[in-house]
Amino acid sequence: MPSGLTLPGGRGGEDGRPHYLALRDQIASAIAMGKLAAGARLPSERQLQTDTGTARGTIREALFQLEAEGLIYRRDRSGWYVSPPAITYDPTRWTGFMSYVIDQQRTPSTELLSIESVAAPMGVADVFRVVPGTPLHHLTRRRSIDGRAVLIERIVVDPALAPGLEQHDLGGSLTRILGTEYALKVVRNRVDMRPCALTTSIADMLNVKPGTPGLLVVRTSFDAEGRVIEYDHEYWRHDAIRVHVDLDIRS
Amino acid sequence: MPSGLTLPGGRGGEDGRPHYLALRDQIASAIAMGKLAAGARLPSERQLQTDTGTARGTIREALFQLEAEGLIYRRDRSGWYVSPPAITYDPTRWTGFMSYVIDQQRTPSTELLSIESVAAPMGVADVFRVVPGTPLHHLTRRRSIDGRAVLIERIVVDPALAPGLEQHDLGGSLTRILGTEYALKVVRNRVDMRPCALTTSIADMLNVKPGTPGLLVVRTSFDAEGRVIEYDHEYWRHDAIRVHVDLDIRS
DNA sequence: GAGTGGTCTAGACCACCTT
DNA sequence: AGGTGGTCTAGACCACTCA
Repeated sequence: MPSGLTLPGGRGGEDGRPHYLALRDQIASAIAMGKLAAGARLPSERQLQTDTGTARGTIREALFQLEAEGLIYRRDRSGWYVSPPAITYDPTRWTGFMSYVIDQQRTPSTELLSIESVAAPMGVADVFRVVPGTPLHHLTRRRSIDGRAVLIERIVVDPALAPGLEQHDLGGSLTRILGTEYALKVVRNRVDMRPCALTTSIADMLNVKPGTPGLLVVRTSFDAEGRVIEYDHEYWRHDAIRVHVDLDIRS
Repeated sequence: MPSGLTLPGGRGGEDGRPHYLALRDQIASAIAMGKLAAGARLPSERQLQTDTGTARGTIREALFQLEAEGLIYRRDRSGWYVSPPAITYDPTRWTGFMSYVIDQQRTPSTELLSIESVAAPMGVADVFRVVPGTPLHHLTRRRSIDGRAVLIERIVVDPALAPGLEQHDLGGSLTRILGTEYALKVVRNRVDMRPCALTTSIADMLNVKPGTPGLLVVRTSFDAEGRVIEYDHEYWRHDAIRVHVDLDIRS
């Protein structure tokens, strides 16, 4: 719905509302009303340009806004798509990614991108209480929901606790392997979360533009002796996750 | 540091790295090295434009990127500033905003923006287990750290549990008032968190641009009888908060 | 009133995805 | 090969903040 003529420069429609917000609202309500289903592709930017009679930059502003809200996402140089629903993550439950995604009627998958032995830098050495330089397992994995990559995780494991870890199938639940193969039982979990932007190396692996908003989840798991079992950085697409915690003092 | 000539259009410096990312890196490292202290103001966009010899749109792209990362923020039509450190929020601890901000050597403040009695819409009525239309207290408050507004909260309280609530000083800890004045003791907390964009009404109260990335925290507190004491939506600036949870199965 | 960011236009070339 | 988004330019007017 073109707004007709608008003065160059200036500030938008007859109502004083910026054009890009008006377009945002149109698309948002199209999504809300189901005219654009989850996973559906939006018209191209140039198409929207001619449809609405506004400049491409303005169109893109509306699109960025919707992306920040988590309503749409882009596939690099392919197009803009409606975001699927987010998955709910509960850091107080010990079940891993694979289980809780299945519990929510979605299809998880995990790819091992790399595993290497890395000399512990200072900060990480502190976490594991080893001397800096001690070799540690570093795994990088990509996890997807319904075929869409949603997070990159970088896990550090002490090979003293899990020798020969690389010989197992690491394309599934690591927690399970550590439990069944190495008898490592997690009794304490420390979790940190904060909004972040996905920097180039992560963004490339997720096939998103660098700077896309994300959520960083840092997880440290301990066993009964207070040893660190897993030290894990998860970089999530911000529109793919929702955190839920339910705590009862009495229990 | 101007990169010299660049072809119009195209894709940036001799290294193939986009200009806006190069500028981002410059500013980011200036912040990291302390050349720009927390709270400091950046040069104006037009100043950066002449300094770097790039178009204003490109400058702004770098700025948006840094904003998404939480490194800088803007004050509407005033300028861009270096973000202060984020506050750590632990949903498993029962202490309120005022206490945990003070614990982190910062200065909190709270303003009551409005309090009104609102007929419960369906969703909210469900939460409180009352019939839709029952009048409930709605408070809107703005909370700041070191004088910078960081969150808007909308709290719903059942007046049946807290009659005459509006006669108390609501510019401080609500949890304390409910505890000491109404003997309401929270034994269970349910917390949901998700990245969001701050929509117009919230953005105006925080004095940020609509669409600024944020974090929504929804908190539901119950007493021993399972009654809902507080139902609270907190809209945070995304660069102001960091969530931390530490859970021990054994305790 | 000078300066700031906010919105907008109308072009351009490029790298990459898709077919 | 054609279309898509990604990057970039060089202007403009506006609403607002600040001194």
